[in-house]
Amino acid sequence: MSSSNTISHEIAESLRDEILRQQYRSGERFPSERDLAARFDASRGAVREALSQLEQLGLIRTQPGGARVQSVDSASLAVLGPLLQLDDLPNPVLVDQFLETFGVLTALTAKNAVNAANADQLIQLKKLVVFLAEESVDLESMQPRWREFMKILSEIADNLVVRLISNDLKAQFVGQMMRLGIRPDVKRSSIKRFISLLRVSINKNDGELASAAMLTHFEELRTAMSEAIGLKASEIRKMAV
Amino acid sequence: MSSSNTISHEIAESLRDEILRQQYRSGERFPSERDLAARFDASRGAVREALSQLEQLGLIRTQPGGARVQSVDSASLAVLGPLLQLDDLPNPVLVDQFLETFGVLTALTAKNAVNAANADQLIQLKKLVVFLAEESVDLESMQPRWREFMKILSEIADNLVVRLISNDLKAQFVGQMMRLGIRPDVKRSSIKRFISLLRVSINKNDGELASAAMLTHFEELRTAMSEAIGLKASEIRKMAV
DNA sequence: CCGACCAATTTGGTCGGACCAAATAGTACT
DNA sequence: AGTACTATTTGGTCCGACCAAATTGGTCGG
Repeated sequence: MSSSNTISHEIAESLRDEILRQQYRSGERFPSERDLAARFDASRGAVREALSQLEQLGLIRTQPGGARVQSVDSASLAVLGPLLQLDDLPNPVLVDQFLETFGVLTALTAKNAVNAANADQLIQLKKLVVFLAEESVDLESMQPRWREFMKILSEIADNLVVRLISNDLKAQFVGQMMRLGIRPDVKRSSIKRFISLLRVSINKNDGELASAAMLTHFEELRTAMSEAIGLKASEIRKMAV
Repeated sequence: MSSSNTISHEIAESLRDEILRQQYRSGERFPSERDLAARFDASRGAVREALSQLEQLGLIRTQPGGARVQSVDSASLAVLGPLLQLDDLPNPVLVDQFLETFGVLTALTAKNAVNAANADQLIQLKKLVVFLAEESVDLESMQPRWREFMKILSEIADNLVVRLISNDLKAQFVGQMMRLGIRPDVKRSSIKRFISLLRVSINKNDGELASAAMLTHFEELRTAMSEAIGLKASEIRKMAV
């Protein structure tokens, strides 16, 4: 898979997935470093670096005397990516929760950005929305422009907390959906309406409106994504038969 | 400070803070492992484990030939805690952004929980709100009950994404505010109104109302926290004189 | 038979030295 | 001055060893 070229990373990935697959009960003793070294045919140093990463993810807790597995939902946000690409098809529930959460945060960003933007920035945003409108045939072709738009929005809103969260969420997610060929099919009319709402909100300097537009957009995206994953699932089932 | 008892963690903390304090420019070469080992009078292995943690935080990127520092706002969410306790007083802007973001996520949790709760859970929530009402003199004494309430809420809402984010955010934050003796002073009447709104929303099964109540509560919390930090800052200034 | 106390073992944390391959820096050559 | 090549630096890995803390297992006393 996406295994890094270093042994310690490979070990970390392998163990991480095992934990995420619930192959250890929470609180259970984790195999000793020496055992793991033997199992992966690696040095104890490499294993230790791998365990250090797992500890940083909040998946294990190490102590002299033995490491212990921690509950998955007390882990760090960084496990979300791996959690999504654990199976050949991402867990639809998780995807939905992701979109819901990401939508709320994006709406917040939009609200603050539109409210805080100065004259120049408003002009810039208007331009970008025009570009978006021109390409509003489907979500995929909008991607590059959309990314740019969100980048500017996030710079104007200037909320480091949201940005940090988004870093952890965004990167793996969109890429993986693309990779799997999961393309949510949002109605063209919905997209057009969404874009026009964005335009109006920017023109009026109305952050609340921008926020509301984002929320409904993500709402539509959620249902579309749910359908897309369902479709993909049935495809795979057919392939198997 | 809160240095863990292991050397590698101490080194990691030290280097992490240096990076967060912008003592290295983004993209700049990071000192070599051997140099760091000499500087901290530790073995290269210990340094490597520390660097492994920094890499996991997204603060550096290592390659054969040399490690390089990465921009802070492309890092992982887990840097937020350290970022908050970098100085003797947390950055007020960051605290405000934190509260804003956390408020939105909490509102989302409340909405979904109240909407999704079954009969038993509604009863449980009502009970907890009653407890809260009894202790609604100030935020600090509410803390334990409040924590419990939020825990139940989060279990009912059952959104792993939000929970993971909250893990990374919550733990260090509240504790640190307490430790510093920063106590936001929200008007008692506001608290009472908030609690009563919560009660109504639960009785009516009205998630939107619960969400709105949370949002206004966090809004008040933000202004109160801002004042509290300002107060503490002036105290410290006096001490210095 | 059960619980408390103690010793042996396991296990994580650290160290030092060593080797390899990739990346960089330096140098000589054109 | 630009380029190709070489020497050096640097990260990645391995091995063997030691220490201290935690766990384990057995022993002793009730």
